[in-house]
Amino acid sequence: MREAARRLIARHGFAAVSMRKIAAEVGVQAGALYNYIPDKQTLLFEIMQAHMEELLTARAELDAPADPVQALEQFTRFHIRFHSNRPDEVFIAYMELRNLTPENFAAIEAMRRTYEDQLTEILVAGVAAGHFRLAEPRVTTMALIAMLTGVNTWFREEGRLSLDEVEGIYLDMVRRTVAA
Amino acid sequence: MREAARRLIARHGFAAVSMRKIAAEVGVQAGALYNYIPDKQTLLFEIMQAHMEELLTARAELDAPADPVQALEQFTRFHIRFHSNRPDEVFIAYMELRNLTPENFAAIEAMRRTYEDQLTEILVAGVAAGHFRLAEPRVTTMALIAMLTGVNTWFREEGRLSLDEVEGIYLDMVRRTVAA
DNA sequence: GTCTATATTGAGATAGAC
DNA sequence: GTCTATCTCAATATAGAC
Repeated sequence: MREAARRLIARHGFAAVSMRKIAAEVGVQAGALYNYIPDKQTLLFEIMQAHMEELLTARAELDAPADPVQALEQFTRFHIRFHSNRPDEVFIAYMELRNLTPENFAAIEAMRRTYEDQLTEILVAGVAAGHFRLAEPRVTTMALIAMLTGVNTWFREEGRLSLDEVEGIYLDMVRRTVAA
Repeated sequence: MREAARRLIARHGFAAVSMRKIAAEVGVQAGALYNYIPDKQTLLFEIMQAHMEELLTARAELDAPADPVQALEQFTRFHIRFHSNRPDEVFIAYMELRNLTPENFAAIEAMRRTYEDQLTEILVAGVAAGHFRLAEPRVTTMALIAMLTGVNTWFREEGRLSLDEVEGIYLDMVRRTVAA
């Protein structure tokens, strides 16, 4: 059910997807969905929450990098790979924030902030160690994440470039952006 | 009316905004809106179309830059300034593409592609002149535009940094990304 | 050109049979 | 645990009075 909802919401938007359509996709009647969720809002929140938790968990499972330079490479490759593998979830996580209740919004935002802070810490450590040069770690964090997430807007599995090649190209741009 | 629709759609999403709410914002009844547009879809399309036309017109009115290096600076500053001045329109133009009919979608996409091509041309010319070094002009175009548009997700007029300062920081990152 | 009124459709959610 | 049936509300769009 959550899988069906994810696909439909990513394609049409949360407000445009009715419980009836989700039920039809699953192969049941609308009433049956309410055995699993109390309301539509909860469904959206759970999709976003699961996505953000997967993101933070997957990051936590990576090997500890030797230095900030390796940490930056690891972050870059991880971000591109994780997000390009989940276009629907990423789309929803960015587009449907406004459809969350204030409490649910705050919870998702806190997780996103936690993730962003990991890149900021890498940048600050790299500057301290003399590997990187940048004036505003927070601005650079937002700029790099926007750049990397942007891969999702154009990358296609069947395209000319493989994801490995794309990772390499973006890694080069990231390194230049912060190089000492 | 279009102004009211823009504000509401940016905040709640196209599907979540009813003609009644737009009418209430304007101060009339819902039926009266249909003297100005044939249907809701046309309203969305006209908002997006007007935005893209303004974008292309504003670009066309800029002075011709002396070389690719200046062209890149001009593009960067223009992009940040134009988009940060119109957060609602930018949000709608990126988020509501899926709510356009196929014909309307194609029209908006063509205009967006025209704009992107302008940056690609600057990059290619800069490479040819030996100012820039980059492997994939099209990938770099998408990466830079994503990075620059990302300013809208965090920049606030009341914040610590002025828009001028932000422009300078992003210009530095853009230059590094393509530097020979 | 805007109003009221309405036709028609579909939304979220619930009740109760099975 | 899923169904049918339904409550209540609100949606887009139109008709016709003024």
